[in-house]
Parts: sequence; C-alpha cells; structure tokens
Amino acid sequence: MELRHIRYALAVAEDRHFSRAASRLHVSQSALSAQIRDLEKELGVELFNRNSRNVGLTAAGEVFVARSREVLGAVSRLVSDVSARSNEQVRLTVGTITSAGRVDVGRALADLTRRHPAINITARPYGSEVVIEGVRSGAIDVGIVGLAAGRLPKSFAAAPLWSEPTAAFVAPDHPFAQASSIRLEDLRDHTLVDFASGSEGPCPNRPSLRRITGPSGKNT
Amino acid sequence: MELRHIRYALAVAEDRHFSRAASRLHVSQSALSAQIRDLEKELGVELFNRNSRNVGLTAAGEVFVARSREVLGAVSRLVSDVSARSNEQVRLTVGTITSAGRVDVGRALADLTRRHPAINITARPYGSEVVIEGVRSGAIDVGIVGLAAGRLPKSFAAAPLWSEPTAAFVAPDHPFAQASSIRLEDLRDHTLVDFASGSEGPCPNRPSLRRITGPSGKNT
DNA sequence: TAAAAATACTCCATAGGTATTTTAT
DNA sequence: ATAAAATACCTATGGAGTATTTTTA
Repeated sequence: MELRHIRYALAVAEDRHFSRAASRLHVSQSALSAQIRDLEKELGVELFNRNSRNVGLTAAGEVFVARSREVLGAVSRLVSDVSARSNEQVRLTVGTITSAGRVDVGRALADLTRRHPAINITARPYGSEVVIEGVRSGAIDVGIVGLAAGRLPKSFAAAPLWSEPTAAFVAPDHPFAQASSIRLEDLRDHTLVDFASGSEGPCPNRPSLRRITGPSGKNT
Repeated sequence: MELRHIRYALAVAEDRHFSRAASRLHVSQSALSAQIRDLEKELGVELFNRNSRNVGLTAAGEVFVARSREVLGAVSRLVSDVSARSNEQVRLTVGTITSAGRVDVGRALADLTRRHPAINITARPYGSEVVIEGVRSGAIDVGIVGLAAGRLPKSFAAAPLWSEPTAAFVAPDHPFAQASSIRLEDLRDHTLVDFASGSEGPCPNRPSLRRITGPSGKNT
C-alpha cells in the first residue's frame, strides 16, 4: 500500500463519486478505479458499495476512512516538523494572469505549499507581457499566461494547462448575432474592445487582433 | 511523498548503512540512494550525514524517524483494523524445503502475513519431490525447492530465489582434499552420502548423481 | 587505498490515459 | 435511457538495475 491509495480512497469517500473524485485528484476515472480495485484486493475487503447511481461506504470502508485520516495526519505532522528544521528554504515566484476560473491557480499553489513546505511561493497577478518578460529576465520562475493556440513562444519551455474558447460579444441586431461561429478574419474592420496594453489580459492575442484590425485600427 | 520513501528512510536510519539497508529492502543500493535523494529534495532537508565511512542522522533526520514511526504505526493499525472486517479470507499453502538459511523463508512469509492480513498462510516443510507433486496436483499453491542449475522444470512457472555452491566433503587424506574444485564427473565411482529419497533434501539433484554413480551404484 | 555512496545510463513495471462495455436504475 | 463504474488496451513516466565514478577516512 502507498499513500496514493489512501489519498485516492479518501477522495472517493468524501465525494461518494468516482468521476468527481478523479477530476479533483487530476487523474482519469479509470486510473482511480484501478487504484481502488488494487487497494481492495490488497486489503481483501470491499471498501465501497457501488452501483451505477451512487457510491457508499461498507463497514470496512468506514474503518478505513477513520484510520486513513490518522495516517494522513501523521504524514502531515511529519512533513511540517521536518521541514521546520529545513536548512534550505526555496523561493518560487509565480507570475500569473487572473484566471477566468477554469483552473483554480490559487488553490493549486496552496496545495503545492502544503505538499512542499520547503517552497516559499509568491504569486502575483500581472499582464502576460509582464509575466513573459519576468520569466525572460529571471525575476519570475514560473509564468502562467494566456496564449492564442499555436503561439507558444520558442525559447521558453511551455505546456498547455487548459484551453478555453474565445467569444465575440455583439449587439443583438449585429449581423454576427445569428452566426454560430465566426472566423478571426471576419473581425477585420470591426471595432474591438480589447484589454488595455500592459493590463492583466491575454496579451499575446493582441498582436494578431491588431493585425486583423489593420495597422491604422479602422473602425466600423 | 509515498510510504516507500518512509520505509526506505527508516531502513537507512536503522542500519546507518545504505548498502545493507538496500539489501534488506530487496532493492539495489542505487535505487535506495535515488529514493532518499528524492525524499530529501522534496522535504528540502538533508536527513542523513553521509561520508564514505558512516551514515548518521541529521537533526531533521531524527525528527523524521520519530514521526515516520507514527506514520507506519497508523498504517499498521489501518491495515489490521480494516482486514479484521475482511469478508474474504484467502488461504495460501506454501510447501518448502528446509532452507540452509541463505534466505529466511519463515521471516519472508511472516512479512507477507503482516502486509496482507487477508492471506492465511500455511507453510510446511517437505522434500522437493513432495512439493513438486503437491504443486502439480494443486494441493500446494507455491513451492520452494532446491534444483540443480538449469533443471527448472518446464510446465511450471519458476523463478530462482537464490543459488548456493554444492560442496563435496572428503577425508583429509582423500585425493580431492587438495583440489580447489572438482567436476561432477570426477565423482563417478565414488561412494556418496546423499539425502534419502523422499526426505527433505534437494531431490532433483539425485537423478544426476545417480547417473554419475552408475545404475548399479558402485562403491569405492 | 578501499569501502561506500553518488552518478550515468538502460530497462521495464505499472500508473495513467482513451475508448468502450457493462450495469443498475 | 442514461449516468456511472468497470474493463480492455495502449502509452510513458519513473522506479529499479548494472556498471562506473567520486569521495573521504
């Protein structure tokens, strides 16, 4: 048995739902299912009563949850007591745009702090331009920015965290109001309300938008 | 952090020796070293002072050991309390020759019982012939026998656990007494003291020895 | 210089992912 | 009919192995 099994089973017990617990743990439903299966096999006990509608705890599952909390509590004390003796405190500066909430960056960083107490995290919201420049200069260790698809800058190590659609808001009587989708080129020569340069907006989109509206920034 | 890290670090702390701890854990020294390195990196603390002569605990290491014992204790309670509620008790019958001690079979099975309380282990010492026949018939689930090199029987799944040299004991004035090693063929036409057929001895060797002494079993 | 830990690779077991099937309401 | 867990199959990360180098008492 590993702590992974305990963490996973506790998540299922709390959510009473494999799929939700899996997404909270950032793993797939099948991976979680497999780990719970292995755990139950190792213990020789069913921990959960599941059918296609709801998940419940067995008697053994109740005991498991209670004892699991003790284990994770002991681990938590272990980590905090040991890290209190830490000789090297690491500082990590994270620059991030204000996320629309698809990913809870604040919570993720809080988790990271809890799991790695030796890391001292500073997170500041900036515009993407500032974040990118900060990473380039070394002032920021990790940057979270908004980028148009395919615009991951070279000379940076970057990985997509999530993607979200970009929408154009128009008046009800605008020609686009009936369209189910529009192409970037369709926006040419229309007035756009965009983030101010240097603000906390998805800056790397701007050059492309500016190119679409033309160098002179024509209006309708 | 996983329980593996805690188990490994505790072993090192107990032995004050990476290589010995590694062999006790049945992993290589490099694997153990890597896990300890990762653990120290995650905690941001050195747990061990090591040089080429001895391994000692740092202050943080002392705290780690104390708290680790609590964690493993909590895990142990978890496992025993949950398995007490076990609905399926598995029976495993192990047939084993009396090992010369190179591997402590009894201790290994005790460990297995502790780690998988749902398994009810029965271990009995038999001769290799009996063990092999028991496995064939299904009366024995797992057999541990002595085999001459290269004589792993087909139609069985078998894996070597350990190997040990076979020695011939001779009188001080015997011609072989000076030889640093002898070949099996050299034994032809010499009287051999061997295990009785059906006893708890390394039976699969016997046919080869018998072949060497010849069908009539000549003596010197 | 010798014993032991660290390191540099290579390999593979298994955690995890995607797609699909089964199941129970 | 549908929501959800189980399963089949595949991928790839990282745990573990072997061989070698580094370290220091």
